[in-house]
Formats: sequence, structure tokens, C-alpha cells
Amino acid sequence: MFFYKTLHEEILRGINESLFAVEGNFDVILNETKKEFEGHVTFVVFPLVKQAGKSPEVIGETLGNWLINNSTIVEKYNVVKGFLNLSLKDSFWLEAFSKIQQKEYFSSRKPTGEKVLVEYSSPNTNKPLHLGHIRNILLGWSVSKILEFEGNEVVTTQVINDRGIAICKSMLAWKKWGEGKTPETTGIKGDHFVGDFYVKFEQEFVKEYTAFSESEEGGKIYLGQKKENQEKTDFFKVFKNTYFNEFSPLGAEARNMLLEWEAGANDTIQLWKQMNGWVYEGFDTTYKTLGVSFDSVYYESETYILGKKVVEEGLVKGVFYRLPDSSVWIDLEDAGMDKKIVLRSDGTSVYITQDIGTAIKRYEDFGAKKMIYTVADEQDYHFKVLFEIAKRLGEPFADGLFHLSYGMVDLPTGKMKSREGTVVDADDLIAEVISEAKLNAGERGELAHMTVEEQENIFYKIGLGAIKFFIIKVQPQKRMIFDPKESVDMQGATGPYIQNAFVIIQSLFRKSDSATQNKTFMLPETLNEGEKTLIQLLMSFPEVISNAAKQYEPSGVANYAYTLAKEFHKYYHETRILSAETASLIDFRLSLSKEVANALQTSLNLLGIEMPDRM
RNA sequence: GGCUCCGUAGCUCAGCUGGAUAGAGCAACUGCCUUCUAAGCAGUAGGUCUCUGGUUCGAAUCCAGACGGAGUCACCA
Repeated sequence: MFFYKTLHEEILRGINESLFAVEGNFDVILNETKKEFEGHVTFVVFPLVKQAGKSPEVIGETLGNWLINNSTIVEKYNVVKGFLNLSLKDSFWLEAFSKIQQKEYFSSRKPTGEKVLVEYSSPNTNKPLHLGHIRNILLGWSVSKILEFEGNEVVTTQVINDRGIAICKSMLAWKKWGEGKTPETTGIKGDHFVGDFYVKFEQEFVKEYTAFSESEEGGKIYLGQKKENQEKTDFFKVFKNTYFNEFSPLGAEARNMLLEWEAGANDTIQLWKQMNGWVYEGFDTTYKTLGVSFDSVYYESETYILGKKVVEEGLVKGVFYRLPDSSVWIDLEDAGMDKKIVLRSDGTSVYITQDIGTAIKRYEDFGAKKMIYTVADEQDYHFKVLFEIAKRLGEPFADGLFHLSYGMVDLPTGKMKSREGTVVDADDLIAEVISEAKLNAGERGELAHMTVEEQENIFYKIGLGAIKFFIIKVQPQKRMIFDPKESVDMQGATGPYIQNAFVIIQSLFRKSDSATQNKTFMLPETLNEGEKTLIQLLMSFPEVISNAAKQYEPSGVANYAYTLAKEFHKYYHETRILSAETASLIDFRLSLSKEVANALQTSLNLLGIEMPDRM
């Protein structure tokens, strides 16, 4: 609120001189005046009532009067109940505007010297990315951009779950039914290709399981193990996992493959590398389309051993303890959590062990004392435990760990379920929203003169702007309902609405007389309310970004950009810009528009959204 | 059951470091393109901010409890 520093001081002086002596540091809190009242800034006088010994109205009048006579900024005031509404002089707005025009205003802040690592995406390699990943990726990316803007040195990273039974299922299915096909020979994107074999495995497994449940052997098991009054279909719903592990030939083959992988069997490792390679190619395409990138990547197949050494050291320090069956634990009950296993009795590591190891490895690699994990809220407890363990191990980064938790994405029909085929695929969604942008643009005809390539680029920016804004405007901690129909909508509070405000401004500059552009203009003597509102919004830009950085929360930036775009649309409608009364007024309005465009573009860039020049 | 998160208009969401008569968008209805891009603007209608208590001059916002929804409490990840 550095624009209001002088006003703060003046109000404080006013209280001292017209009401009573202020003791200590009294906090003058200013609010923006609500639209339905006259004024720009409101000072609430209720907190002064007791000390002043006067009614709120009298205090407001007294202070307002004092400001009229002594303030360099306040032009008018009015008092409504305990609210002192202040109208500020045009000179104040113009001075503020000249600060906004300085180059640094929309550039990233001076380096803080702080290094921050941001983890996001972190998928499994057995299926393509879906809507849930998109929310994760957009959040993580946006937070990394915002932190970077605030002067932090940011390292983006992910840890890929590239091992385990899931990928073995895909591998087995490909081996059995793949007929040597590849993404190249089929023209299917690599991650989808591998995902299709995962689905194929499940289909074959279900066939096998159905046959089993109808067989004589299955019948015996049902009769022998069923609970009282349990229907056969209900029993076999629950029994599926046990069947996979204890009876299924396919299950046995898949598990055998996992054992071979762990033993380092050559053929299996080759196949594993081959299939994961296809998946990574597919992921890379999607990441590229989404406009995100990673400075580093960790693989669970490499990091899962890392934690073990740490556990051994922690045992010596007494942070962990070993049970007779040789499993290793940590007792977090005094911190309000449970006991947690960190090494299995067979000496292998569990999920959290890897995470401890990975965190330490990352600290060795990058020396970032702040690490942010973008992971869905189903893992809230996991990260609470992880961070507590880091603390007890005395890791230097333990206090800088943050779980950027976000709610799951639901569909209007309910939860996304891969088994029921209701998962929204990332690539499909992106394609859909781009073609919707194309459809809309076709109706408008603004782009008719451009080459196909230029047009495609614009549809892409608009489509991605729509989807990204739609997801990022919702606060992370809230579960969100994703309506595919709404997400491709480009009217109202959407990415394209904001892009449109930007595009209109670009058009103004194209149409304005180039001789008058960027010339130093005479400041107009009077500003209209729309101009003051825009300047006031531009003034709050730094605060919006720094709040987003402090809270690791980009939704405020999205909402800010929308508010600003809305005010601009309104201003544009009410105020003539290119045909203003004087040349200098034209210049001023163009300059103001330009700063609005800067604010919109900078804000949306921090959300990973690009601006088209036309649409 | 313990813990965590969520509950605001028909729907999707803002507002939450306490301030005025709780705001947008969508959907519905009315106007506005011979004037700078109508992906726009203006308007009508829509509310017991889940409920109950507490703190306060003042509570959607803070605290406690209840109700409803979700998640989690694995030698899964």
C-alpha cells in the first residue's frame, strides 16, 4: 500500500491534531470505498470512538474537515455512519500513474537470493495425463512463475513413479497381445499407447476373473469364504484383489515380471525402458502444449533406495527404532500423529522413505531451503508426517517445506473413475477447447486475412487461455466441479474475456496515429471516474502478486485480472479513446490502456496464459 | 470412531489479515453494433452466507459446538 503512505501519515497527524494524542504505533487501516458510495478510499472511524469520546459522525466530520484543510491529497469527503469516505485529488492519481508507467512496475522484482524448488505433475507411467494432472500442473507452474517474479530463484522438478505393478501390467499386455506394435507403427501418442495396454490388461483380467467366479473352483471359494447373507456378485467385488494376488495366472505373470524387474533381468529392463520411453515422449508433448517445463526430473526407480541410508543414520541418532521383526518405525504420537513405518521387515523402503531420500538428494543437488510439493489433498497426512520426520532428522530445509495441497476435480456426474471410463483425458480436453476457440473465431471473422498457421496459433492461445483460467481461478483447497461444457465457454469470467480486453488495446494502438504514440503527453487536468478506478486497480498489482507468492496461491491473480479486464471493458465502452477531445487526452488514454494491457499480460503470464494480438 | 479440508443465488465461483445495503459469471428476461474488436456494455430477477451459541461498537469472515459432504488414518503409492 505504498501509494497511500502519505495519506496514512496525514490521517495519523489529523487524529493527533484534531482529536487526541495517539499513543504508540496506531495502525491506520484504509479500505477501498464501496462502489455505491462517493469516494475512493475509506477510513473506518469506529476504533477511535472510545478514545475520542465523541460519536462516529462527529469524528468523521472533524477528521474529514481537518484533511480538507491540511491534506495534499484529499479533495472531498463524506461521512456515512462511521465511515469517512475520501475523494482524492487528480494530482494524486496522476502521480500514481506516473509510478505505474515506470518500466520496473510490471517486471520481476530484484533477486532475493532465495532458492525455491517447486515439484509438480509427478505422474505414474502406466497411463496418460488426465484432468487431475492438469490442475496439478497449472497450479505448480503458476506458483513457480509467481515465486520467480517475486525474485526467487526457482527450480521446477517432478518425481516420476516409473516402477511397480502398474507398469508391469502394461508391459505384460504388450508382450502378450502387442504383436510388436509401437507408437510409430500405429501413430498413437506414446503415453496413450502404453495406457491402452494397461486397459487391455484389465479387460483380459476381468474376463479371466469372470470365468473364475463362474467356475466350480470359484463357487467353492465363495461358499467357503463368504460372509453371512453375502450375494455372490458382492463377494466377488471384494475378492478381486485376493484373486489377483493368489489365484490369477495373469496376476502371477505380472507379479513375476515385477520380480524380474527388481532382479534386473535384462529382457524385462529393456522392455521397461522401451515402454517408459514411449510414455515420456507422450508426456513431453502434453507438457509442451501446456507450456510448462521442468528443470530437473527424479525417477522413483532411482530414488527409492535413497531413503534407506537416511533411516540407518536416523536409527543411530535415535529418531527411528527397530522392532524385533526388523521393521523400522518412527513414533509421532507426541506430535498428534501415529506411529509410521519407514522400512519394511524385509528391509525394503516404503513410499515415505523414498520421499525422505528424494528431499535430501534434492537439497544436495540444488541447496534450496524451500521446497514446495504440489500434490492432491488426499496426501495431506502423508506430507504432515514427512515434514515432521524431516524436522526430527534436523534437516536444514525442514522448516521450508510446504505442501501445496489441492482438491480433487469432480465432474457434474460425480467423481472421475478410470474403471468406469469417466476420466477426462488431458489431450482430448485440450483439443476440444482449441477447436471451440476455432469455431468461435470463425463466426467473428476477425482473423480471415491471416495465414492458417497464424490462425492456429491464436486458437491455441485462446483455447488454452480458457482451460487454464477456468481451473486456476478456483482456490486450490477447494474441490472443484469441472463441467466440460462450461470450460469451453468463452463468455463472461473466462480467459478469453481477459484476452479480449488485451486484444482491444492492441487494436487501439494499431489504429492510432503512430506519430502520437509514446510521445510525452500533457497530463489531463481532469480524470473521469473510470480512469481513477483503473489507476486504483493498477496500483494494487504488486500487492496482489506478493500475496499470491506468500500464500502459494494463484487464484487471486486470476480474479484480479478478471476485475481489471471488466473495468477496462466498461471504460472502453463509456470513453472515447482515439477520438478524445485533444491530442494530449488521446495520448493519456492510450497510455493508460497500455498499462492496463501490461497488467493483464503480466498477470496472465504468471498463470501460464499467453495473449494473442488479435482474436 | 480420531484427525484434516469444504459448506455463500437454480448452477459454477469471488469476498474470509472482522467494517456500510454480501458480489461476479452461467442459465432466464429487456435494451445497445452507420462511432475505437458485441468473446462486449447497460438493465431486470434471483440470498436465512448450513444451523446454534460466543467474542466485538460491528461477524459470511474469528472461536466453540452441531449438521451435511469429501479425504485420510496400509509393511499401497
